[in-house]
This record gives sequence, structure tokens and C-alpha cells, in this order.
Amino acid sequence: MSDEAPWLDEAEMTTWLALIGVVMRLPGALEVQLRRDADLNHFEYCVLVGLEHAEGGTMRMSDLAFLCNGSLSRLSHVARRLESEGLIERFACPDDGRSTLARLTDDGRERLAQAAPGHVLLVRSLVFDELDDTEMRQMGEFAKRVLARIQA
Amino acid sequence: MSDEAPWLDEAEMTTWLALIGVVMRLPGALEVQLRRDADLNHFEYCVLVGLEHAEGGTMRMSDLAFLCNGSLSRLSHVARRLESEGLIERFACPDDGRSTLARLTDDGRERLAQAAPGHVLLVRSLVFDELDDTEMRQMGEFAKRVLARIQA
DNA sequence: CCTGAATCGTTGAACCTTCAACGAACCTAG
DNA sequence: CTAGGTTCGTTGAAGGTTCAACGATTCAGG
Repeated sequence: MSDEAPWLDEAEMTTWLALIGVVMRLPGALEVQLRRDADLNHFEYCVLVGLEHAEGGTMRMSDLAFLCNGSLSRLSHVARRLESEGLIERFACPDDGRSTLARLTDDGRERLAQAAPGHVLLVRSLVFDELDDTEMRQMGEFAKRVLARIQA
Repeated sequence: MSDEAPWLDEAEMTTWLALIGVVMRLPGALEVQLRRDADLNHFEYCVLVGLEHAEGGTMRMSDLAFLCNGSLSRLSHVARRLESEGLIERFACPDDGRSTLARLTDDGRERLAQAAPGHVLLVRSLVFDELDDTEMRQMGEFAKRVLARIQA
């Protein structure tokens, strides 16, 4: 871990409170819009976006779960819901009998199109409108470095 | 909202993916330690910490919910659990008959003491060890500005 | 006062996530 | 070949959060 002083000093505490505030409140803020525009929660939206960016709209469940920052179990439950709504479909991977592939359907793309414009507008209004280009890149770099530690 | 271009450019997307990665994975990373050391989830921990920093270890439910970045309903359910474990107690507010005050008990303080050292160490190892002092303050400032937008 | 609106907190049901257990497929060493 | 370990995904149960509805209290205006 670390060999530094045990508690956070004032500047660290200020930073931590702001960071944890964003972490706790951002998902809820995003979900209001997603629920209203496309009846999706944020994780479901991530799943659809992940598939949309994939080759052939298709991705392995494990890879998709990692990309969406969720557990495989979580994805499995969500995939069942999305499949029952006809937004994705699942089928066995021809190369590896253990794997399952998920593919975005046309209905899924359509649902995504309902959600995406409002989502991007909201993300802009909450984050990118507040930061100039330099700040935005710095923020991204910091987040990337912290994320690397969390994933390890 | 915003009148800018509808989609995120590459730099914005990189930033967004890193940010959302932290947002989605940080709570889980913190909860492993809290569960192990003190059998608490992150929101319960925030509640106890919030009370510890308050005058007399006492705070109004509404204020506590805001401080902990959660809904009042969520806090109410959690408070019932914490009270049944003897970590907090609730009583009517003498000044306003609608309000309920929550107070940290000695057992609550003890439980917090089990969790806190490991928590701080983990927070350091995930976030503050990665950033120098200038970067840490910048990150805090960015987060504070974004948080202000989310809260509005 | 008195009435309507707003605030505060709780509750139960619906929903979602986590966790542990499991079966199936693959891989590797002997 | 095959036995043991690993990876992959699913499942059901347990636990936590959200949502809408509610009762109680306070506040503002007439």
C-alpha cells in the first residue's frame, strides 16, 4: 500500500470529498435522462454502446463485461433482460465453446439512437462545458492513471 | 444544455471512458476492504464518517443524506440497519418535529476505527500515491466544479 | 386562526446487483 | 488419452437501492 501519514490532510480531504461526490452522484444524474429517453439504466446503455462500437456489433460476454466496468454475473443478468426486449441477441462462439457472443440487433440500435443524443448533451453539460481543452485532457489523464491502479 | 457538436471527439471520449471507469469501479474497490475490515458497505461507512465529523456526533437525516450523496430513502433504510446493529441511534429533533437526528454511538465509533485505517491506506494507494501535490489539487478542483454542476 | 403547500422521514414493493455454486468447455502435464 | 485445473457463462438466493405513496409537522397567506 503506502508508508505515508495515516490520515488525509485538509487538501487531500477536499479533493477526496469532491471526487467521491462525483463518483456517487454521476450515475444517478445520467440515469434520469436514460430512463426518460429510452427506458435504460446506465449499465444497460454501456452494454449497447459497447456492442455498437464492436466489429459486427458483436462481442464476447467477458470482454463486454470488462469494457462496461461490471462483473460477468451482472452482465449475464442484464443481457437476459436486453435479449428478452429484443435489443441484443446471444449465440455460441464458433471458436471457443465456452464463450458466448452478444450482438446488437436493429431494435437495439434504434433504442440507442433514442438515448444517445440526450446522453451526449447531458455529458457535455455536466463535464465538458465546465472544462477547457487543457483541463479536460488533464482530467482524463488523471482518471486514466487512477483507473489503472483500481484495475490492478 | 449545450449548443456544441453532437458527439464526443476522440480526446473527449478518452477522457470520458477513463472518468466513467473510475466512477464505476471505485466503489467496488473500496467496499472489498470495508467489508473485510468492518463488515460495512461504502455508503454505511460514509454515514458513520459523516456523523463522526458532526458536532456531538449528531446530524439531521436530511443533511446526512446530502453529505453522503444519497437519497433520504436510502439513508432511512441504512439507518435502520445501522441502528439495529447499535452503531447509531435516532431520536426526534427538539427544534423541528418533522426532523430526526442520528447520533453515532460508542459502538459505531469503534466500528469506524476498525475500518478507517485500512480505508485511508487504500484511498492513498489508489489515488493519492498516483498524483503529486499539484496534480492532486487540480484533480480536486476539477471534481469540485463538475460536482457543482451535477448537484444543480 | 385556518387552509393549502412544502418539508421531513418512513415504508413496502419492484428492481437491480452481488455472491456462491454450478456445469460445460478448454488446456496442459504426465 | 486423461485427470486436474482454469476459463466461461448462467443461475437462484440474499441483500441493497429506487420509486411512489403516505402520515406527520411546519410554514405562508389570507
